[in-house]
Amino acid sequence: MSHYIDVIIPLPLERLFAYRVTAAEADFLQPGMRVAVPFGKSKIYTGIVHHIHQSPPLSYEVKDIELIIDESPTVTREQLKFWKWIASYYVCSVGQVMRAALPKSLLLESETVVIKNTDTEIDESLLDDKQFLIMEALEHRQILKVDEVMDILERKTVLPILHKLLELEYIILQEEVYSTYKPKTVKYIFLAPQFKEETALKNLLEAMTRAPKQRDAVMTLFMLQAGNKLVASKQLQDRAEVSRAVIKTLIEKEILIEEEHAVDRVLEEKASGRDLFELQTAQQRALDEVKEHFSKGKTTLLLGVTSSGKTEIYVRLIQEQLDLGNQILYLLPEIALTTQLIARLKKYFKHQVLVYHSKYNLNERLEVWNHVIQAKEPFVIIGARSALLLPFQNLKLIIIDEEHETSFKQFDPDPRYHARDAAVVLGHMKEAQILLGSATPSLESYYNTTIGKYGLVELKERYGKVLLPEVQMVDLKDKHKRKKMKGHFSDTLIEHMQVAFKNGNQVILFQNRRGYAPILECNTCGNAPQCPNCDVSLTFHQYKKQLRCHYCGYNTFIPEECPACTSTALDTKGFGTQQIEEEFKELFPDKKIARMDLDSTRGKKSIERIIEKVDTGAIDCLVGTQMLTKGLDFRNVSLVGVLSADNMLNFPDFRAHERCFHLLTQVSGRAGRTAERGKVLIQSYNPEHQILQQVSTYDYGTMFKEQLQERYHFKYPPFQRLIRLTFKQRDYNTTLQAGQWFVNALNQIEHGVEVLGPEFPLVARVRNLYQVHVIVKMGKQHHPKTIKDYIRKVKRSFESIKQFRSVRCNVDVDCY
DNA sequence: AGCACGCCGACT
DNA sequence: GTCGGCGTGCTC
Repeated sequence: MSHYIDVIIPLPLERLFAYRVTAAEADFLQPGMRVAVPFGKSKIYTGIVHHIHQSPPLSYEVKDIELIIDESPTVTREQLKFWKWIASYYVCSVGQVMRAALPKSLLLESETVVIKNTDTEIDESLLDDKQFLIMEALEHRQILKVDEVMDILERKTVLPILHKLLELEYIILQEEVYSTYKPKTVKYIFLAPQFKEETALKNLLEAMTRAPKQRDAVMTLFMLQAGNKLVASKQLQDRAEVSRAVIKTLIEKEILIEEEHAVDRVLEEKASGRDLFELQTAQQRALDEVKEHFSKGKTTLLLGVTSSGKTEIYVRLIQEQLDLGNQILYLLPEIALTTQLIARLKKYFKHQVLVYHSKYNLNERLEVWNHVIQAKEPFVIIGARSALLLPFQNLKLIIIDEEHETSFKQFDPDPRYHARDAAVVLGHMKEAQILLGSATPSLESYYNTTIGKYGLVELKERYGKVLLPEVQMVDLKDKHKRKKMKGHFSDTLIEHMQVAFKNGNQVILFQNRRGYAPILECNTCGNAPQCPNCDVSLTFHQYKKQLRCHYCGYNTFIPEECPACTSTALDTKGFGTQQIEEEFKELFPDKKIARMDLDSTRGKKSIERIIEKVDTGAIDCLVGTQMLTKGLDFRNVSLVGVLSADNMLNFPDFRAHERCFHLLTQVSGRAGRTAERGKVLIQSYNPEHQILQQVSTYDYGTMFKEQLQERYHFKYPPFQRLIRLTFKQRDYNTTLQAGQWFVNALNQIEHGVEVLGPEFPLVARVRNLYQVHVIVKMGKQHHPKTIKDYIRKVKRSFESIKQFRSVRCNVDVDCY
């Protein structure tokens, strides 16, 4: 009886692939374990065992696996189930989900490494030329990657040769991953739990009279730990003036406990001090209501105005689950994952906090993965989107903070999943409590509360009853007419800024980048330099003195004269944060300004640096984009100025108004977070616009009703589901034809859904590829699975058409 | 996706 | 004559 395994390969291929294994291997292997398998002519991939079986494939020759990588499963069975749900819902392959889920270091490809087997005598007469070359190379260098072997032999087909050497036991395969895995750690020291109590500690100290050094150590630790501070072993050694040996003895005696943890230095410094706040009555009430909904098994939306203390409520819920020994997932949009927030949570939960997001290095990600799957102790994982794909064992609480944020939706590579929506599904699979939090919930989530699908809990007052800032509109039409503008600043804004500065307060200026990047334009012929690869004007970057394309990164120097008519009358149109910065410097030459946008905050540390400068008062004014709206908690900001709200309103997108409301409300929340009431000034040509009115009166309810009506009227979510297909190719006509073919093919099937397009998006060409969109709209009467299966089917036939071979087709379910 | 195999143009 | 372009079919 032969044994086989079906394996998930991390590629966009629908099928599983079968490999032969020995009886012993079949016995050892479990679903979720990694195996290295040969794939195609010369590649080795990491695959995940899907299942083990005994039915030999009939129509093809089966290969043997190359190597079993794991001792125990890397992926849980529940994860496999969740992966399949994602693949099915978001129309992609399980392999693509695998690729997104596994940290890179668990996904070796031709990274596989061969080393010389020193246990075997080598008989050179048995080797052919090529084999000899390899063995010779291994004499000089300890290890060789499969890729490097290819280089040495100057050929691609290298595995059969390696195979023979393996059979002869001249070489062995080894995993490079494990040899390079070195996490950065610090040892923390804790008092064993039984001595936490005062009398127990007293008794202990009395019993230690004959070991004065140990006694000193324990007492010093007790003092250092006051206020739940983390104490490093080294720190205790220094402070108590004892040797490492003393501490070791105490650990052996089980009086102290030592734990090793990966550290982030920035965090560690800040993670000292504050204890839990007492919940205020409004918060306590909200917490009770949340629990009430949870007890009925309901996903719950917590609508809490900015700085109403939502985090405090999360903290209580997290603590409760930690005490029960469970795992917690706290999802945040990437930009909200600031050290400020992480430090705050580390204060409460210390080493029980694990952070998982893309800016953390590979080793740390791997470490978090292993912690989570081992589940030896309870943890709270704080992370962005991808943290959802960790191998949770006993996940019992999922918090999705800032749930309205559109960045929860993965955009470019498959799987294009929405972390909030997928989290709700995962939560149900795990029977976990699910809490969505926002000051301005998405229409979708709020709608779910109105139909009774979600529970709703509101927190209407700010912590300490601080008043919400006063929002005032500034009519730009009027200001222009009466010549009250200095650049992009109205006199009203300038006056308020002067007052703020006089009172020693700080100011935040907000300029939405979208569609507002400054461009270079010729005053004579109107020509604006275009990107050679994309259908967009190049944006003007003052400080680097260059023109850049935001879509492909193309850049060039600013021309002296117009490339079209050679006129030298070149001017900049539109304004970005850089222009604001320049104008500010002229208006307030003695004040310090800092800029916070994608350009100025490339590095991981640069955001922290800016935040710190604002915190310490080294900066008077912060100007920036989107980034400003999230998770920044500045105590001394009394004024927020929005330079122009119009571009947000006019954006051609069914969510534009909703997004505008979110953005302005969130940015307003940055003002006056402590005692004094803050002020928000919004400059606009349409100050009467209903959305701006709703922002100024904090009227979420009316905004919701009006927007929902529009969504209903124009058949958009939450009433209809949208799937967007994107076709990309170098040729304009082929791309359009591809879209048209797909629309026709979809329409041939009797399904009753609306198929729109093909249509060119605003920017029709990006990186030299034309793109067209096709939108599929389906109502509640349609079974989404059936429609998606149609799409999959049509896509398969599409991909086998010669003419469209080079056309790439993306499917984006619940597109944004 | 990645890669080898295969059939047509500009070059040492 | 060959090198190399990318069209096409396949991966257990």
